[in-house]
Amino acid sequence: MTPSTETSELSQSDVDRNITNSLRQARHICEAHCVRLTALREQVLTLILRHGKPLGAYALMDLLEASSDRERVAPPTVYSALDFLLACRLIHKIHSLNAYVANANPKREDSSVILICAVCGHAQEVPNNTIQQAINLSASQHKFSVEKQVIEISGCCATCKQQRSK
Amino acid sequence: MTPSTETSELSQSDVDRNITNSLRQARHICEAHCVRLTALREQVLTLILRHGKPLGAYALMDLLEASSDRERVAPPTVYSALDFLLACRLIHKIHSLNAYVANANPKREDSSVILICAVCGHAQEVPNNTIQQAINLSASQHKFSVEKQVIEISGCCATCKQQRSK
DNA sequence: ATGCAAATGTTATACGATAACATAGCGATT
DNA sequence: AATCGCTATGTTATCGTATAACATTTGCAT
Repeated sequence: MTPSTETSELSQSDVDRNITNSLRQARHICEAHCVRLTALREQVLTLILRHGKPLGAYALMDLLEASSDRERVAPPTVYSALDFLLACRLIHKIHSLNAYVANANPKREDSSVILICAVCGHAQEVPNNTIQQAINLSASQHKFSVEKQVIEISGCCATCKQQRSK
Repeated sequence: MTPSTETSELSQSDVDRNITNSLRQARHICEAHCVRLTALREQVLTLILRHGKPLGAYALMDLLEASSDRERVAPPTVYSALDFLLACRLIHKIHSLNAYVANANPKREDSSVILICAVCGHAQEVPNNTIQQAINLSASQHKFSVEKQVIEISGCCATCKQQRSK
Protein backbone atom coordinates (compact mmCIF):
# COMPACT_ATOMS: atom_id res chain seq x y z
CA MET A 1 0.00 0.00 0.00
CA THR A 2 1.59 3.23 -1.09
CA PRO A 3 0.53 6.29 0.87
CA SER A 4 1.14 8.68 -1.99
CA THR A 5 2.45 7.19 -5.22
CA GLU A 6 2.62 10.44 -7.12
CA THR A 7 1.19 13.91 -7.48
CA SER A 8 2.56 14.94 -4.17
CA GLU A 9 0.69 15.06 -0.89
CA LEU A 10 -2.93 14.42 -1.69
CA SER A 11 -4.49 11.83 0.61
CA GLN A 12 -7.13 9.45 -0.67
CA SER A 13 -9.81 11.40 1.15
CA ASP A 14 -8.62 14.60 -0.57
CA VAL A 15 -8.90 12.87 -3.91
CA ASP A 16 -12.38 11.62 -3.08
CA ARG A 17 -13.45 15.08 -2.02
CA ASN A 18 -12.12 16.56 -5.26
CA ILE A 19 -14.02 14.02 -7.29
CA THR A 20 -17.18 14.75 -5.35
CA ASN A 21 -16.73 18.46 -5.97
CA SER A 22 -16.03 17.95 -9.65
CA LEU A 23 -19.14 15.85 -10.02
CA ARG A 24 -21.24 18.42 -8.24
CA GLN A 25 -19.86 21.14 -10.48
CA ALA A 26 -20.55 18.99 -13.53
CA ARG A 27 -24.18 18.56 -12.48
CA HIS A 28 -24.53 22.30 -12.02
CA ILE A 29 -23.04 23.03 -15.42
CA CYS A 30 -25.32 20.57 -17.16
CA GLU A 31 -28.36 21.88 -15.34
CA ALA A 32 -27.45 25.45 -16.25
CA HIS A 33 -27.14 24.48 -19.91
CA CYS A 34 -30.29 22.38 -19.88
CA VAL A 35 -28.53 19.19 -20.87
CA ARG A 36 -28.79 15.91 -19.04
CA LEU A 37 -25.96 14.30 -17.15
CA THR A 38 -27.40 10.81 -17.41
CA ALA A 39 -26.27 7.76 -15.45
CA LEU A 40 -23.96 6.55 -18.22
CA ARG A 41 -22.40 9.97 -18.70
CA GLU A 42 -21.87 10.42 -15.00
CA GLN A 43 -20.35 6.95 -14.69
CA VAL A 44 -17.95 7.70 -17.51
CA LEU A 45 -17.00 11.05 -16.01
CA THR A 46 -16.53 9.47 -12.58
CA LEU A 47 -14.24 6.80 -13.97
CA ILE A 48 -12.16 9.40 -15.77
CA LEU A 49 -11.95 11.53 -12.63
CA ARG A 50 -11.06 8.54 -10.47
CA HIS A 51 -8.48 7.19 -12.86
CA GLY A 52 -6.61 10.47 -12.68
CA LYS A 53 -4.58 9.72 -15.78
CA PRO A 54 -5.45 9.81 -19.46
CA LEU A 55 -7.83 6.97 -20.21
CA GLY A 56 -8.46 5.40 -23.62
CA ALA A 57 -11.97 4.62 -24.82
CA TYR A 58 -11.47 0.86 -24.71
CA ALA A 59 -9.87 0.94 -21.27
CA LEU A 60 -12.89 2.95 -20.22
CA MET A 61 -15.16 0.24 -21.59
CA ASP A 62 -13.27 -2.31 -19.49
CA LEU A 63 -13.62 -0.17 -16.36
CA LEU A 64 -17.30 0.43 -17.02
CA GLU A 65 -17.88 -3.29 -17.28
CA ALA A 66 -15.90 -3.93 -14.09
CA SER A 67 -17.31 -1.12 -11.98
CA SER A 68 -20.96 -0.79 -12.69
CA ASP A 69 -23.02 -3.95 -12.64
CA ARG A 70 -23.73 -3.32 -16.26
CA GLU A 71 -23.18 -5.41 -19.36
CA ARG A 72 -20.18 -4.50 -21.45
CA VAL A 73 -21.11 -1.51 -23.57
CA ALA A 74 -20.19 -1.34 -27.25
CA PRO A 75 -17.89 1.38 -28.61
CA PRO A 76 -20.62 3.73 -29.89
CA THR A 77 -22.15 3.90 -26.44
CA VAL A 78 -18.98 5.02 -24.74
CA TYR A 79 -18.09 7.35 -27.61
CA SER A 80 -21.45 9.03 -27.40
CA ALA A 81 -20.88 9.68 -23.71
CA LEU A 82 -17.37 10.97 -24.44
CA ASP A 83 -18.72 13.24 -27.18
CA PHE A 84 -21.21 14.68 -24.75
CA LEU A 85 -18.57 15.30 -22.07
CA LEU A 86 -16.25 16.87 -24.65
CA ALA A 87 -19.03 19.14 -25.91
CA CYS A 88 -19.73 20.27 -22.32
CA ARG A 89 -15.98 20.76 -21.84
CA LEU A 90 -16.06 18.45 -18.87
CA ILE A 91 -13.22 16.42 -20.37
CA HIS A 92 -10.36 16.93 -22.84
CA LYS A 93 -9.09 14.59 -25.49
CA ILE A 94 -5.33 14.15 -25.51
CA HIS A 95 -4.55 13.52 -29.16
CA SER A 96 -0.99 12.36 -28.70
CA LEU A 97 -2.27 9.52 -26.52
CA ASN A 98 -5.74 8.98 -27.96
CA ALA A 99 -7.03 9.27 -24.44
CA TYR A 100 -9.30 11.39 -22.30
CA VAL A 101 -8.80 13.35 -19.07
CA ALA A 102 -11.05 15.44 -16.87
CA ASN A 103 -11.07 19.16 -17.48
CA ALA A 104 -9.61 20.64 -14.34
CA ASN A 105 -11.54 23.84 -14.78
CA PRO A 106 -14.58 23.37 -17.00
CA LYS A 107 -15.88 26.88 -16.42
CA ARG A 108 -12.81 28.58 -17.84
CA GLU A 109 -13.27 29.42 -21.48
CA ASP A 110 -9.72 29.30 -22.75
CA SER A 111 -8.23 26.17 -24.15
CA SER A 112 -5.84 24.02 -22.26
CA VAL A 113 -2.14 23.33 -22.15
CA ILE A 114 -1.36 19.89 -20.82
CA LEU A 115 1.84 18.58 -19.27
CA ILE A 116 2.05 14.80 -19.66
CA CYS A 117 4.59 12.90 -17.58
CA ALA A 118 6.02 10.04 -19.61
CA VAL A 119 7.11 8.28 -16.43
CA CYS A 120 4.01 8.19 -14.22
CA GLY A 121 1.48 8.99 -16.91
CA HIS A 122 -0.01 11.87 -15.00
CA ALA A 123 -1.44 14.71 -17.08
CA GLN A 124 -1.71 18.18 -15.60
CA GLU A 125 -3.45 21.20 -17.05
CA VAL A 126 -1.62 24.46 -16.65
CA PRO A 127 -2.70 28.07 -17.20
CA ASN A 128 -1.79 29.20 -20.65
CA ASN A 129 -2.14 32.96 -20.81
CA THR A 130 1.35 33.67 -22.05
CA ILE A 131 1.37 30.72 -24.43
CA GLN A 132 -2.02 31.78 -25.72
CA GLN A 133 -0.77 35.30 -26.41
CA ALA A 134 2.26 33.96 -28.24
CA ILE A 135 0.07 31.72 -30.37
CA ASN A 136 -2.39 34.48 -31.14
CA LEU A 137 0.44 36.74 -32.17
CA SER A 138 2.01 34.13 -34.39
CA ALA A 139 -1.33 33.26 -35.96
CA SER A 140 -2.22 36.88 -36.67
CA GLN A 141 1.18 37.43 -38.28
CA HIS A 142 0.24 34.67 -40.72
CA LYS A 143 -3.31 36.03 -41.09
CA PHE A 144 -4.56 32.77 -39.70
CA SER A 145 -7.83 32.52 -37.73
CA VAL A 146 -7.52 30.13 -34.84
CA GLU A 147 -10.42 27.82 -34.14
CA LYS A 148 -8.99 24.99 -32.10
CA GLN A 149 -5.65 24.24 -30.63
CA VAL A 150 -3.89 21.18 -29.35
CA ILE A 151 -0.99 21.84 -26.99
CA GLU A 152 0.44 18.76 -25.38
CA ILE A 153 3.82 18.79 -23.70
CA SER A 154 5.34 15.50 -22.66
CA GLY A 155 8.34 14.99 -20.43
CA CYS A 156 9.04 14.30 -16.80
CA CYS A 157 7.15 15.80 -13.87
CA ALA A 158 8.66 17.19 -10.67
CA THR A 159 7.60 14.22 -8.57
CA CYS A 160 9.13 11.66 -10.90
CA LYS A 161 12.38 13.61 -11.12
CA GLN A 162 12.59 13.51 -7.33
CA GLN A 163 11.85 9.79 -7.23
CA ARG A 164 14.62 9.15 -9.72
CA SER A 165 17.28 11.04 -7.85
CA LYS A 166 16.74 8.98 -4.68
CA MET B 1 14.42 34.44 -52.80
CA THR B 2 11.24 32.64 -53.76
CA PRO B 3 8.56 34.93 -55.19
CA SER B 4 6.25 34.28 -52.25
CA THR B 5 5.71 31.87 -49.42
CA GLU B 6 2.04 31.60 -50.29
CA THR B 7 1.18 28.21 -51.68
CA SER B 8 -1.20 29.66 -54.17
CA GLU B 9 1.52 31.60 -55.97
CA LEU B 10 3.99 28.78 -56.37
CA SER B 11 4.23 27.44 -59.88
CA GLN B 12 4.52 23.73 -60.47
CA SER B 13 8.17 24.11 -61.38
CA ASP B 14 8.80 25.93 -58.09
CA VAL B 15 7.16 23.05 -56.24
CA ASP B 16 9.25 20.52 -58.16
CA ARG B 17 12.41 22.43 -57.40
CA ASN B 18 11.54 22.59 -53.72
CA ILE B 19 10.94 18.86 -53.64
CA THR B 20 14.23 18.21 -55.38
CA ASN B 21 16.00 20.42 -52.87
CA SER B 22 14.28 18.78 -49.93
CA LEU B 23 15.26 15.34 -51.19
CA ARG B 24 18.85 16.39 -51.69
CA GLN B 25 18.95 17.82 -48.20
CA ALA B 26 17.42 14.62 -46.83
CA ARG B 27 20.14 12.55 -48.49
CA HIS B 28 22.80 14.79 -47.01
CA ILE B 29 21.30 14.54 -43.55
CA CYS B 30 21.12 10.75 -43.70
CA GLU B 31 24.63 10.48 -45.01
CA ALA B 32 25.90 12.76 -42.26
CA HIS B 33 24.20 10.63 -39.63
CA CYS B 34 25.30 7.35 -41.20
CA VAL B 35 21.78 6.10 -41.75
CA ARG B 36 20.41 4.85 -45.02
CA LEU B 37 17.73 6.61 -47.02
CA THR B 38 16.62 3.45 -48.81
CA ALA B 39 14.38 3.29 -51.87
CA LEU B 40 11.23 2.72 -49.83
CA ARG B 41 12.05 5.53 -47.41
CA GLU B 42 12.80 7.93 -50.20
CA GLN B 43 9.62 6.98 -52.05
CA VAL B 44 7.59 7.60 -48.90
CA LEU B 45 9.28 10.94 -48.31
CA THR B 46 8.79 11.95 -51.93
CA LEU B 47 5.10 11.15 -51.79
CA ILE B 48 4.69 13.16 -48.60
CA LEU B 49 6.59 16.09 -50.11
CA ARG B 50 4.60 15.94 -53.33
CA HIS B 51 1.25 15.61 -51.62
CA GLY B 52 1.87 18.88 -49.80
CA LYS B 53 -0.83 18.23 -47.24
CA PRO B 54 -0.98 15.92 -44.24
CA LEU B 55 -1.11 12.34 -45.48
CA GLY B 56 -2.39 9.34 -43.52
CA ALA B 57 -0.51 6.06 -43.47
CA TYR B 58 -3.14 4.18 -45.44
CA ALA B 59 -3.50 6.92 -48.04
CA LEU B 60 0.25 6.70 -48.34
CA MET B 61 -0.02 2.97 -48.96
CA ASP B 62 -2.50 3.67 -51.75
CA LEU B 63 -0.19 6.24 -53.31
CA LEU B 64 2.79 3.91 -53.01
CA GLU B 65 0.90 1.20 -54.81
CA ALA B 66 -0.21 3.60 -57.52
CA SER B 67 3.06 5.41 -58.07
CA SER B 68 5.84 2.92 -57.80
CA ASP B 69 5.50 -0.25 -59.81
CA ARG B 70 5.55 -2.07 -56.54
CA GLU B 71 3.10 -4.48 -54.95
CA ARG B 72 0.91 -3.03 -52.27
CA VAL B 73 2.89 -2.88 -49.06
CA ALA B 74 1.40 -3.93 -45.75
CA PRO B 75 1.00 -1.47 -42.86
CA PRO B 76 4.16 -2.43 -40.94
CA THR B 77 6.26 -1.67 -43.98
CA VAL B 78 4.99 1.86 -44.37
CA TYR B 79 5.04 2.45 -40.62
CA SER B 80 8.66 1.39 -40.44
CA ALA B 81 9.52 3.92 -43.13
CA LEU B 82 7.50 6.58 -41.31
CA ASP B 83 9.24 5.77 -38.03
CA PHE B 84 12.59 6.20 -39.72
CA LEU B 85 11.62 9.53 -41.24
CA LEU B 86 10.22 10.72 -37.91
CA ALA B 87 13.41 9.70 -36.11
CA CYS B 88 15.47 11.66 -38.65
CA ARG B 89 13.08 14.58 -38.21
CA LEU B 90 12.43 14.59 -41.94
CA ILE B 91 8.69 14.46 -41.28
CA HIS B 92 6.28 15.38 -38.50
CA LYS B 93 3.28 13.51 -37.28
CA ILE B 94 0.15 15.61 -36.86
CA HIS B 95 -1.63 13.90 -34.02
CA SER B 96 -4.91 15.69 -34.37
CA LEU B 97 -5.21 14.31 -37.91
CA ASN B 98 -3.30 11.04 -37.61
CA ALA B 99 -1.31 12.16 -40.59
CA TYR B 100 2.20 13.03 -41.65
CA VAL B 101 3.78 16.08 -43.27
CA ALA B 102 7.27 16.95 -44.40
CA ASN B 103 9.44 18.86 -41.96
CA ALA B 104 9.96 22.22 -43.62
CA ASN B 105 13.30 22.67 -41.93
CA PRO B 106 14.78 19.37 -40.77
CA LYS B 107 18.07 20.92 -39.68
CA ARG B 108 16.48 23.23 -37.15
CA GLU B 109 16.54 21.67 -33.72
CA ASP B 110 13.49 23.26 -32.18
CA SER B 111 10.14 21.63 -32.40
CA SER B 112 7.41 22.81 -34.64
CA VAL B 113 4.21 24.76 -34.41
CA ILE B 114 1.78 23.84 -37.14
CA LEU B 115 -1.10 25.85 -38.52
CA ILE B 116 -3.66 23.55 -40.11
CA CYS B 117 -6.29 25.06 -42.38
CA ALA B 118 -9.57 23.24 -41.90
CA VAL B 119 -10.77 24.49 -45.30
CA CYS B 120 -7.99 23.62 -47.74
CA GLY B 121 -6.20 21.10 -45.55
CA HIS B 122 -2.88 22.82 -45.92
CA ALA B 123 -0.49 22.55 -42.97
CA GLN B 124 2.14 25.19 -42.47
CA GLU B 125 5.02 25.18 -40.02
CA VAL B 126 5.72 28.49 -38.37
CA PRO B 127 8.65 29.68 -36.28
CA ASN B 128 7.90 29.24 -32.62
CA ASN B 129 10.47 31.18 -30.64
CA THR B 130 8.02 33.16 -28.58
CA ILE B 131 5.71 30.22 -28.09
CA GLN B 132 8.68 28.09 -27.14
CA GLN B 133 9.78 30.61 -24.53
CA ALA B 134 6.30 30.75 -23.06
CA ILE B 135 6.16 26.97 -22.86
CA ASN B 136 9.60 26.68 -21.32
CA LEU B 137 8.67 29.26 -18.72
CA SER B 138 5.43 27.54 -17.87
CA ALA B 139 7.13 24.13 -17.70
CA SER B 140 9.94 25.37 -15.47
CA GLN B 141 7.41 26.96 -13.14
CA HIS B 142 5.97 23.49 -12.68
CA LYS B 143 9.43 21.90 -12.45
CA PHE B 144 8.57 19.90 -15.54
CA SER B 145 11.26 18.77 -18.01
CA VAL B 146 10.03 19.06 -21.58
CA GLU B 147 10.93 16.24 -23.94
CA LYS B 148 8.45 16.49 -26.76
CA GLN B 149 5.71 18.87 -27.61
CA VAL B 150 2.72 18.78 -29.87
CA ILE B 151 1.40 22.18 -30.93
CA GLU B 152 -1.27 22.02 -33.58
CA ILE B 153 -3.44 25.02 -34.34
CA SER B 154 -6.38 24.53 -36.64
CA GLY B 155 -8.47 27.22 -38.23
CA CYS B 156 -8.62 29.09 -41.51
CA CYS B 157 -5.62 30.25 -43.50
CA ALA B 158 -5.20 33.64 -45.20
CA THR B 159 -5.73 32.24 -48.69
CA CYS B 160 -9.00 30.54 -47.80
CA LYS B 161 -10.30 33.63 -46.03
CA GLN B 162 -9.64 35.63 -49.21
CA GLN B 163 -11.35 33.02 -51.35
CA ARG B 164 -14.40 33.14 -49.12
CA SER B 165 -14.83 36.87 -49.22
CA LYS B 166 -14.93 36.93 -53.01
C1' DA C 1 32.14 -16.59 -49.23
C1' DT C 2 30.35 -16.04 -44.66
C1' DG C 3 28.04 -14.08 -41.08
C1' DC C 4 25.87 -10.25 -38.88
C1' DA C 5 22.79 -6.48 -38.61
C1' DA C 6 19.43 -3.75 -40.63
C1' DA C 7 15.48 -3.39 -43.66
C1' DT C 8 11.52 -5.13 -45.55
C1' DG C 9 7.79 -8.36 -45.87
C1' DT C 10 3.94 -11.44 -43.77
C1' DT C 11 0.33 -12.58 -40.86
C1' DA C 12 -2.50 -11.60 -37.40
C1' DT C 13 -4.52 -8.74 -34.23
C1' DA C 14 -5.25 -4.85 -31.10
C1' DC C 15 -6.96 -0.32 -30.48
C1' DG C 16 -9.61 3.84 -32.06
C1' DA C 17 -13.68 5.58 -34.16
C1' DT C 18 -18.04 5.94 -36.72
C1' DA C 19 -22.15 4.79 -39.89
C1' DA C 20 -26.65 3.14 -39.97
C1' DC C 21 -30.27 1.72 -37.79
C1' DA C 22 -33.27 -0.25 -33.65
C1' DT C 23 -35.06 0.32 -29.14
C1' DA C 24 -35.85 2.51 -24.84
C1' DG C 25 -36.77 6.41 -21.77
C1' DC C 26 -38.26 11.02 -20.74
C1' DG C 27 -41.21 15.22 -21.01
C1' DA C 28 -44.73 18.00 -22.94
C1' DT C 29 -49.27 18.22 -24.71
C1' DT C 30 -53.74 16.66 -25.17
C1' DA D 1 -53.27 8.23 -18.56
C1' DA D 2 -52.31 7.80 -23.64
C1' DT D 3 -49.83 9.74 -27.38
C1' DC D 4 -46.19 11.96 -29.62
C1' DG D 5 -41.70 13.36 -30.42
C1' DC D 6 -37.09 13.96 -29.01
C1' DT D 7 -32.97 12.39 -26.91
C1' DA D 8 -30.17 8.70 -25.25
C1' DT D 9 -28.65 4.25 -25.45
C1' DG D 10 -27.90 -0.12 -27.63
C1' DT D 11 -26.71 -3.25 -31.82
C1' DT D 12 -24.30 -4.68 -35.70
C1' DA D 13 -21.03 -3.99 -38.85
C1' DT D 14 -17.22 -1.85 -40.63
C1' DC D 15 -13.56 1.35 -41.34
C1' DG D 16 -9.14 3.52 -40.00
C1' DT D 17 -4.84 3.53 -37.31
C1' DA D 18 -1.09 1.05 -35.43
C1' DT D 19 1.85 -2.67 -33.67
C1' DA D 20 3.47 -7.46 -32.15
C1' DA D 21 5.80 -11.38 -33.59
C1' DC D 22 8.23 -13.56 -36.71
C1' DA D 23 10.23 -14.75 -41.62
C1' DT D 24 12.93 -13.38 -45.37
C1' DT D 25 15.92 -10.52 -47.86
C1' DT D 26 19.55 -7.20 -48.45
C1' DG D 27 23.85 -4.74 -47.69
C1' DC D 28 28.12 -4.50 -45.51
C1' DA D 29 32.30 -5.85 -42.90
C1' DT D 30 35.28 -9.28 -42.19
